[in-house]
Amino acid sequence: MIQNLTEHDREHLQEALGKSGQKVTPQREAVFTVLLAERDHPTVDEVFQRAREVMPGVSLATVYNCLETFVGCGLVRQVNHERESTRYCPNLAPHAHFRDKETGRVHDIELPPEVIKSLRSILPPGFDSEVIEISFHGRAQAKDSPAN
Amino acid sequence: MIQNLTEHDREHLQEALGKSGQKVTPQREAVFTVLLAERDHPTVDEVFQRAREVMPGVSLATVYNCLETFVGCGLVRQVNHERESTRYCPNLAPHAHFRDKETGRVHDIELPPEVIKSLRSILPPGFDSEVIEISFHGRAQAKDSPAN
DNA sequence: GTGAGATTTTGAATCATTCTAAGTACCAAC
DNA sequence: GTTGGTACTTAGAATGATTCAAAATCTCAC
Ligand SMILES: [Mn+2]
Ligand SMILES: [Mn+2]
Ligand SMILES: [Zn+2]
Ligand SMILES: [Zn+2]
Repeated sequence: MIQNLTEHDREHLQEALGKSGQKVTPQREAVFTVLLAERDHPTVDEVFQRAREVMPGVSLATVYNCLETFVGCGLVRQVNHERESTRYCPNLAPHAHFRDKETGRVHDIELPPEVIKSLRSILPPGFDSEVIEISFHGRAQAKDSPAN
Repeated sequence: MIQNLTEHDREHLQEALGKSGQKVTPQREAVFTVLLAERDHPTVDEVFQRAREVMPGVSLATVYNCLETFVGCGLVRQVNHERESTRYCPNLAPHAHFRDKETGRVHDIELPPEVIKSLRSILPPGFDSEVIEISFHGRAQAKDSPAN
């Protein structure tokens, strides 16, 4: 089931949208709620299916629009793996992604500051990077969803 | 201009294809030659345009086929950035990619073994990664192509 | 030279994403 | 409370990179 937003999350949404002169709408709230409910890096289509459970009339175009808006104001990150459909991640902490070869599931991998520093250090002088993306591909011990 | 393959490169091609039971064909040779001639991470379309200069009748489908074959036998790597067209890279040494925000050009960044190790070390137990992809996005001092 | 299998070619199909144009919601001014 | 402007949403069409299917060509062992 998809819970409502907590007070804190609603403020987070409100503030991030407000900063770029945009408003909280029922659709944006629904899509954001879906993203926070299950942090499993869903594709646009998965977000769309889930959002419809909560708001049956919402359109696919709107889901695309909301997600683009959220990326634009820094609420979520896009996650791309090879040529697969884009996935979305509401985890704002610096982290890498691990895609499980077998299940296709994407896991967050915490990224300690010293590793980020060591990565930056390999850039030759003159190269100035704003974004670093790191993705692993391999097998992950099943271990299933932690809580049930 | 697109040079012919060196003896060494032709053997490399021959051997890698042979290992997976495939043959050197004029088209494969042309596409491989194009990739080695300018190591600028061309898209399929760019490879196609360049290959036609050397072999006017070659088809786009064949370029796709050749590139897929090369990736399959480890002769080249695919390089993906966000949702852009796939690019191809014949540099087999471990390296990261830097995409220049302004020019769109993609540069190779050498990846020292200790940095690879530090990256592997952030994986929790149970995660076993075969492939690590690292890509930077930012500005690179123009500095143009080194040799002319 | 024949035939089997691999490769290439053309053109159609796929499918995630973007675009367009029309419809709604909201709000402030009158 | 009507009007008009603006932001937002919607349905459906368009796009474009990639993949697929089927027919043509090549290669090589026999
Ligand atoms: Mn917060
Ligand atoms: Mn070699
Ligand atoms: Zn994530
Ligand atoms: Zn490269």
